[in-house]
Amino acid sequence: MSQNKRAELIRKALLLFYRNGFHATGMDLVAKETGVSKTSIYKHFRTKDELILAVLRLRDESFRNWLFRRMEELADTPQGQLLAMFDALEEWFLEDGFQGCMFIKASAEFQDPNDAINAQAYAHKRMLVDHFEALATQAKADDPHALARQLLLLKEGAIVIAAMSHTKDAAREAKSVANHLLAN
Amino acid sequence: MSQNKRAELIRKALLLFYRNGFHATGMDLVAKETGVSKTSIYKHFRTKDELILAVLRLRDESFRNWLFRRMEELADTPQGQLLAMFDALEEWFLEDGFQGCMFIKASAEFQDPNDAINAQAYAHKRMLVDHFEALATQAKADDPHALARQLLLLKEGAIVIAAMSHTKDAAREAKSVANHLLAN
DNA sequence: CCAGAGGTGAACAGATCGGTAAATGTTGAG
DNA sequence: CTCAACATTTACCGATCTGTTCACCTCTGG
Repeated sequence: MSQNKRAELIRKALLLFYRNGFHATGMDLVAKETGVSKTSIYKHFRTKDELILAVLRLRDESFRNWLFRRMEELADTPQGQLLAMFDALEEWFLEDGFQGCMFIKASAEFQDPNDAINAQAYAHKRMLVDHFEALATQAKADDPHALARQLLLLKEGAIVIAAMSHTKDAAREAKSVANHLLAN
Repeated sequence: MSQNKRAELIRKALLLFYRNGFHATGMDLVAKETGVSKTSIYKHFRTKDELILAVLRLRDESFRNWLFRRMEELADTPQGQLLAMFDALEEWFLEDGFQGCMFIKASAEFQDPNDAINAQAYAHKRMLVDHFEALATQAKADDPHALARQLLLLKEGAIVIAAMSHTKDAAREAKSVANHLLAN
């Protein structure tokens, strides 16, 4: 299987898992929707869990790339970027097919802390907060670590409520709280 | 089946769904762990989804009762109660078997907005925010509605991060943000 | 032309899924 | 004691689950 085909397989599997959930999406459906036979899939991924891990790696990379780039496009100071994150989130909430955070859902469906999927989901959040902390440091925040963690809480809360309420309002609400935090 | 037995069935099913997830918990396991035969279960709940709805009703009632009572015990002003919510959350995060919010997980596993389970999960959040808004009004907040929504974001973010990180830190971090909001 | 690599569909394990049928307790009221 | 109403056990249904096997197809390099 070429690198392209493999990437395409992971990309399409991502959409299926994102839309239907992990347990609720069978490998027969993955094979059918990707156009790759189950035999081939299992030649490249020993188990369903390994495919899910590959999907999460793709999601981690593409989501972080998208979010960080969008933050840079929307503002040119570190402080402005942290605030602009919530504008970027609002754009995401408005997208067709927005269904919440894939990593929160992965963590919810694979709760065992020893599970590689659970660990990888939290690793994504740690990478986000690390970036926030770097920006907070550049912005000369009093306590960059604490500020980054607080912004993470706001971001996750906004995503969860946006997904559950099927509205985008949470982005603005979270942004107004972030405004308080960054004003100091 | 007596009311006691029925309540006990729902209570034990709740633990199973909470610990293992909804899709990942089969009705055979529910029957085995509750000691109630599958035949009997299906005499009282037409489908698995109906059992899940009953479980969510129990969870909604008992969680709200617990949270609101704890908030009252920890503070005697409306403003203090809203802040004390995060101390109550920290207690919850420290409990053995804490696995995040059951309603977030229900919403993640049943994403269809037309699904009764999805609707009921969000209804729980609306009831919480209504209570927050009532307290915010009593506390004479400038914009009780907005404040209640912001506190909800903080609460949900804290729960998600506490569950994913397997630590309790998020409660204090959220509380310090809430402190900013309530100081105004 | 041929060997080998890699792909395919289809059938197949063996387990489990949600849900049901029928026969066998068990129990309490008259 | 008797009978009706209930609960239970046991087996079963068809569908689906993850994962494998197998016979076949197709392409490529030598």
